[in-house]
Amino acid sequence: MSADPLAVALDLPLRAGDASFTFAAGAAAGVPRGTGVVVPFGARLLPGIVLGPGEPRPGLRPVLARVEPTPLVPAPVVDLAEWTAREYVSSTGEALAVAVPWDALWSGLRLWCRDRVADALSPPARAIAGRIAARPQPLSRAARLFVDAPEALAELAEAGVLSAIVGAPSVWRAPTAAARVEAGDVAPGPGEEAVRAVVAEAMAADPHAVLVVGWPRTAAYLAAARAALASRWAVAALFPSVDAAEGFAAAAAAAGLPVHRLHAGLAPAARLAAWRGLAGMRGVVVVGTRAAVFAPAADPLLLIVDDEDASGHKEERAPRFLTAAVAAHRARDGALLVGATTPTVARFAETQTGACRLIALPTRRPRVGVIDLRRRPDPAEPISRAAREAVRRVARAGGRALVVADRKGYAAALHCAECGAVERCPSCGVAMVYDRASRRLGCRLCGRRLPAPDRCARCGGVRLRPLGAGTERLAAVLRRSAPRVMRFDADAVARGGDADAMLAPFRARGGALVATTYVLPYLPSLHLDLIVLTAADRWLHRPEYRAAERALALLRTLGITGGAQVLVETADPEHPVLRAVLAPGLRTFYDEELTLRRQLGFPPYRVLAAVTISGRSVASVDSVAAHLAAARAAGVEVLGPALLRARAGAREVGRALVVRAPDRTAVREVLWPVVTGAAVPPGVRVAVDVEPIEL
DNA sequence: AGCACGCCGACT
DNA sequence: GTCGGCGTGCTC
Repeated sequence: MSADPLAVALDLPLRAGDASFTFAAGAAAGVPRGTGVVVPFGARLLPGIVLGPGEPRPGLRPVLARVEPTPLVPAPVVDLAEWTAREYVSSTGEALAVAVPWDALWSGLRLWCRDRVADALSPPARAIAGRIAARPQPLSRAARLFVDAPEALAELAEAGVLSAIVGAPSVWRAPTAAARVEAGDVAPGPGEEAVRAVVAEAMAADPHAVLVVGWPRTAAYLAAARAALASRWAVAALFPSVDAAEGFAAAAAAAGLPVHRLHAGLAPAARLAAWRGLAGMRGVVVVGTRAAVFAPAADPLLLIVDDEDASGHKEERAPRFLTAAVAAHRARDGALLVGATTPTVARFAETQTGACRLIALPTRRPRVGVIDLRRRPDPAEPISRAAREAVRRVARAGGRALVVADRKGYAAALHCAECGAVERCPSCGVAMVYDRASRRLGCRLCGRRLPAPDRCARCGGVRLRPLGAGTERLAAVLRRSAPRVMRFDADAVARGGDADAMLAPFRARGGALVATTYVLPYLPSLHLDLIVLTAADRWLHRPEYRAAERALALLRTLGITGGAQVLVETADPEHPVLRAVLAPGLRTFYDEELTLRRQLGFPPYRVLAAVTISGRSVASVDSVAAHLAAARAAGVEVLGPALLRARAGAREVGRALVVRAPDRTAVREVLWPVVTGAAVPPGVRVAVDVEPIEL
């Protein structure tokens, strides 16, 4: 009877077997890769995407219906999603669910019976077909029709009399975020011709990657896009946030480029319409967020990734890809342009090996001064006297001073001055954050809130002191000496609504703005006279292998996009990051950092993957962890397992492991058999994060 | 969306 | 010690 079986991608996690599911061809015999289908799955009917031939196996259920039009997803998009699933150890369906507007694609999906029902069908099959012919049925309703007649499903599938239509309306909704274009950011600089020349070379010959270092970068991106458009290439410009994407989209539209927005801020129907409209297009500029790296425009593309290190470029669900890594793969036959105020150490290394061309934009030098906390007279204060004085002078003179705290709220924790204990969450065991306005403690993990105690939970002591300084405590201290002190962090914006409106009085009248790093995207618009980075040691000494490059990036962003003198409070004035930000060039810092990375076995010399194993049964979780810990492959180490702190009352236990390997292929070779093999018993989940952004 | 299975509480 | 409810996991 039927044609060869088909591999179908469903949006379900990777598990025993394979990255996709296999069905008898049924109604989908001979359809091309990328065709949408409806398949029976348990008692449900699910939409999926045909990948190609599958492995024959007894007992396969048949594809019930094809979705029109065919193919629904262009084959190159399926190729890229399949590659991403393999590299980041997810199912192909999970990757496609991120790569295309998955929910919108299927919204309004209905089973439909177009042809006259064949006389050869059995009475139950004919009855069901008749119901569907009379009125197209959504999948949930159609599934119920087959509950009492399972054999009718196979019959209708083989007969191929059912099809499915996607009924989503193609409605455009204008983006709500008002795009902000910085004055002076768009004007073509003297480097425009140089940028175009280098990008044109990268489009024509290896290496296909270009690193643009400096700020502002908008004009360079526009020049690069023009170089691509001149060859009728498409461009995908990828930004870490909707606001950043909207800002560039406005600038590119104002410059007369054919802009197509494809970002996470669009309503689902609008995003679907935009996605459909891009299929096979050349000579367009797609402006979007991370999933737009899968835009269905025709290859070759110039892929522009702005600020590749920003957390917005890391997908949060499986596959947890990095935008720049997928872009680099897609740019094998195209070109990749990465732009950064401060490049990552890994990207800079590529310019030294010849894997990447380098363009240095004319950029102002950050002005940084150090306040040595070792000899301060007032160690108990959350901000040094010198910094306080500087802020006061600027604010009194009607200028604008920014004070950057390392956290929002009042203080990191309540600390007992007698026994040294810190108040902890009774459920999670982590230190609770102290919010003075409400006199409550909050847990970062579970969100639990408790009234602040009067006595230490451990020793009963009454001298509980705030530890560290958040925006709230800093603002309280500064109000004693400086006029017009305001707070700006995620909490304040959540309460106050529009961030720009909240900043308006500071822009207009000056004063002191106490903020977290949440303020960074707004720096160019603030026209600052002074910036203070309090407690800089927290940034310099974070327990993370990239602490140094992150701290350098923060200092440079403050100095360059903030445009004002930066005062850094530190007890470690000789730290290499402080030397680097004061040095005329960055090369020394990167060379030293690369030497360390090589010695210690960190990226870019090795690839890391974080694996979390969780479940209710301690024995099964431990057995999977032990199985993974024992996995061996050339050049691969498995570190751990470490116990994850369990929440009190939670039934789940967790184990964390880190895989260190020469490349992503080696990571996959170790992890894929573990995740998909028989070693994972029911009830145990394995979550994989290849190239985690923090470790 | 429905069905199997396992854990825990109630009860012959 | 057994029965059965309910919560959790599975479905090519």
